[in-house]
Amino acid sequence: MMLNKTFEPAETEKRLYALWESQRAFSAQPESGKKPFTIMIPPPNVTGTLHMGHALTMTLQDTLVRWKRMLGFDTLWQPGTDHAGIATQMVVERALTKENVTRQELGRDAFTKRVWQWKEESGGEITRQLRRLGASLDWPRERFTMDEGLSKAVREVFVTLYQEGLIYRDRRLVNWDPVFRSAISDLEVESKDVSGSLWYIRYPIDGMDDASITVATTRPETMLGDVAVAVNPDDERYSRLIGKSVRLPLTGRLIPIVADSYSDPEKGTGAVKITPAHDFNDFEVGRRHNLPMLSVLDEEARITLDDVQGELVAVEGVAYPEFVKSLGGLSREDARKAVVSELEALGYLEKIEPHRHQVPHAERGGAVIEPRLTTQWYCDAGKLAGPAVEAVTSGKITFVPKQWENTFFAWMRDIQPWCISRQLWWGHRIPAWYGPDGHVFVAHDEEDAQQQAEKHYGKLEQLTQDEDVLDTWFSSGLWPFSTLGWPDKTPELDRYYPTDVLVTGFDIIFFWVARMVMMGQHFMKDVPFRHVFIHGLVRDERGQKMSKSKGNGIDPLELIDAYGADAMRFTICALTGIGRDVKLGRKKVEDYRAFVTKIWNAARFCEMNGVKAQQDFDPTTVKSALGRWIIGEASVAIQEATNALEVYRFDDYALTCYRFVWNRFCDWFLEFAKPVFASSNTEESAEIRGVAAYILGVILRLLQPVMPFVTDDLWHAFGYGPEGSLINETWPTPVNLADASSARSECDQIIRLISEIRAVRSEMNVPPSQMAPVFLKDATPETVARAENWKEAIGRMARVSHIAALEGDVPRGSAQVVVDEATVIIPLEGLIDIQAEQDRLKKDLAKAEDEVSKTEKKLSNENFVARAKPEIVQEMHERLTAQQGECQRLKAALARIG
RNA sequence: GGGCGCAUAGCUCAGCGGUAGAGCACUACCUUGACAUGGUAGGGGUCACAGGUUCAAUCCCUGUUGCGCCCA
Repeated sequence: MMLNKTFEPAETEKRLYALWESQRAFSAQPESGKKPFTIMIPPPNVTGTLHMGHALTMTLQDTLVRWKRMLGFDTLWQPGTDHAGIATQMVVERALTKENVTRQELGRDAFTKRVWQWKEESGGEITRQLRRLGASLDWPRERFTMDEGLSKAVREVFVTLYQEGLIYRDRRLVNWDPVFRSAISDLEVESKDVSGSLWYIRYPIDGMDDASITVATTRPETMLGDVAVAVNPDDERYSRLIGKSVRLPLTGRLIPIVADSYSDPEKGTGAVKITPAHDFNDFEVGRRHNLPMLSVLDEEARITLDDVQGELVAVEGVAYPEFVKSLGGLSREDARKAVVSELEALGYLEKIEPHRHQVPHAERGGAVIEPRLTTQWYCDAGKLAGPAVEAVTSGKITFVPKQWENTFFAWMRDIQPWCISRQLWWGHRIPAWYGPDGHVFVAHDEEDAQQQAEKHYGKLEQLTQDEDVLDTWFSSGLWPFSTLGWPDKTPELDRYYPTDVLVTGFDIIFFWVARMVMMGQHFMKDVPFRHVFIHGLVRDERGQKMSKSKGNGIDPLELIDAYGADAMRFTICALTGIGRDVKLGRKKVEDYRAFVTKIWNAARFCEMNGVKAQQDFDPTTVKSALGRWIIGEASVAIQEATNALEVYRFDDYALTCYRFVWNRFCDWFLEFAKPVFASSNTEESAEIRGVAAYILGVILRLLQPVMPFVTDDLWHAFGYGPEGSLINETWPTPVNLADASSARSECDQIIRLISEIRAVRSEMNVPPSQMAPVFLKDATPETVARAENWKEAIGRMARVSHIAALEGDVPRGSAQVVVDEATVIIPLEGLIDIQAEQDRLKKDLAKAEDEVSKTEKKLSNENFVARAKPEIVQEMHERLTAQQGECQRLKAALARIG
């Protein structure tokens, strides 16, 4: 068999992935008796398609899993997707719109069926795309948050928390999305700086002719729901007004002036209108002062007058009920215009100032969020937070990098009640049923609820189930144990929980990581994972966040098509430093593809030279310096790569492999091996073939976790094992060679020698085609012997025609260079410019003298000699000796030339 | 306003209390029989600034500036 001239990723990837999957190479082996290693995939949104962020996180996870598998662990990488309540409902609603049907017309059951149908047909896209990455997920165990098993877990958790008093209904302000007409999470709201206006409105004081108090507001339309004016108790301007009432323009209601420190004397006029049903701060003020809460905006953020209609009072010049009634049904924006112009007409608008302020927007959809007073289900996150914080403070969970623990704590310690209900149809329907009188029965199923109701009422009553569904994160929070079969006691749950590491981005610490820790601690009485590895975000080459609107996103599938999955995966690892974002561009992947090509070509070279897998090869028996040297270098690389992966240094892992393969194996070992392969010394060449095969095997195993395709392809081609088998090979271990240092010293010297000769020739502009002899002056017999041994490699790599100890005088017109104790003489009379060579030597000498004086200065400092660590002082002495030697030799060389 | 992070070669980033590194880019040379997706050599840095600790600071501490992110 001959390897193709180039590696063909597309074909190899498809074939190998199918083979792995059919062999169940990714499957956990609960019966194996091996130690388990588990990662839960952060379940992607079922409507999602693969983007660079997925590619990053999944590549890192796959690299860890593949590495641990090679280390002999029983690995479980649990796949699945989440049902993404809002996103999925939107997708299907959009499809319905095209058919001119609304979900309301369709009805809940039919709509839900329709969503399931969509999920079956289109919901698997991202899982297919993950396969393109090479992700070794245990597909037969794939789960979906709406699966029967996971839904059962959700009901179990809801019922239990309800019974424990940790889930309850409450009427308070929520962030309301008037487009989706649902409550949304605080975390899904982002404040945006918006330029608006500050309207100054005069509210007349009741019983004080012509007296008024001016409030400044950004939302004049909500004044219909004002219930008070607040001033700071320390604000002397207003102290005489506290306890009085104002006549609210437009509606004519009398509302009190209250003292509350929320009101900031520095802001606006120092007097603020209080609308508890439409502002979070006002809500708190309202509670403190026991004020009524009047809603004036409905679920679509249109004016509703239900709460205020009964209290409209006609007051000449101040309030006209007809006007207020005309506002009913208007949008926020239209109502604002109408209110402002009416106030102006009535003379209550004092002034308008341009004003920048923060306006809450929905992260998804972008609607302006309306704080709205509704009854929702809440989870008492405060109670669950205690054990979650403890899990981290006690060290049962460790974040990498550690600083993210502070972010986790900051949020956990100031946690708000978690609103878990959503006014959607797609999701886990809340397992609560209501009797005719509104009494609530929370139960695992309707039958159970009926039984409770019968007991409660003493007779059968008609029950209706709560219309709402649960926040998607409620079910995601159970992911680490619900996927393993909980609430049933399964062997998997026993074996794989707690999982080992969670890999994700910082943006999801609150949403998901925090919830999993809370739920895990509460229901499993143990942490869901031991490590949380937080990686950065993917950005484009310029450091901009990738986004659809900017159009700067890169499609990972396109990169895979163009450069192969191995190249993309390797690029991601090489760029993933700790706590840094990953700036990724097409060019980077293209550059690292060259590394894949390099490996391929090195393998081809080996193949051409008869390198084949040798099962019984024992690296400790290798005799040649070259063989022992590269085995030693490989051992260092293995150790470094292992250390790097242990601490999630994917960049160090990738670059260690890169440097070993390219700068050691290819640049030197294979070059040195060329004359050996060509020589007639069959014993030595046989050994080097064995070493090459062994090192290639180490390389393929080292790189399998990050570039699984090309490595397996070569593994098979060289006869190390059948196709698709590398994934289950063992991770390489360093070899202890009895006398590795002599081989290292020899090879390092030859490398130095070749490098110096090359540098001089290049600097002297000697064309490579011009071979030249080399003589060693003042060299030890050992150095001369080494040069003799390596003369073919030296000749080939440094364009040297002949190398030997110098006999007699230095020939005229020679270039000279100092290597260790020897001076290398390259006779190049006529080829080099004597003046240039002199200048070059002078430059080298100046540099060397500079070094000497630096070291001398240091050693002449009494404080240094007395206080520095002895080994450092010793090292300086040795350095000085070497530097002085080099100076002398350079001076001698200069003298000869002059 | 509170918190966090970053600042090292033209770019992207490693690094470390004891002689400043890599990749890319750049320059010159080389189509030598694995690889031009290659090889060889080279230029390029007051390690943001100011103090302090230390025999010694790019590294540790404090402050300043600039940039980014999170929370309010």
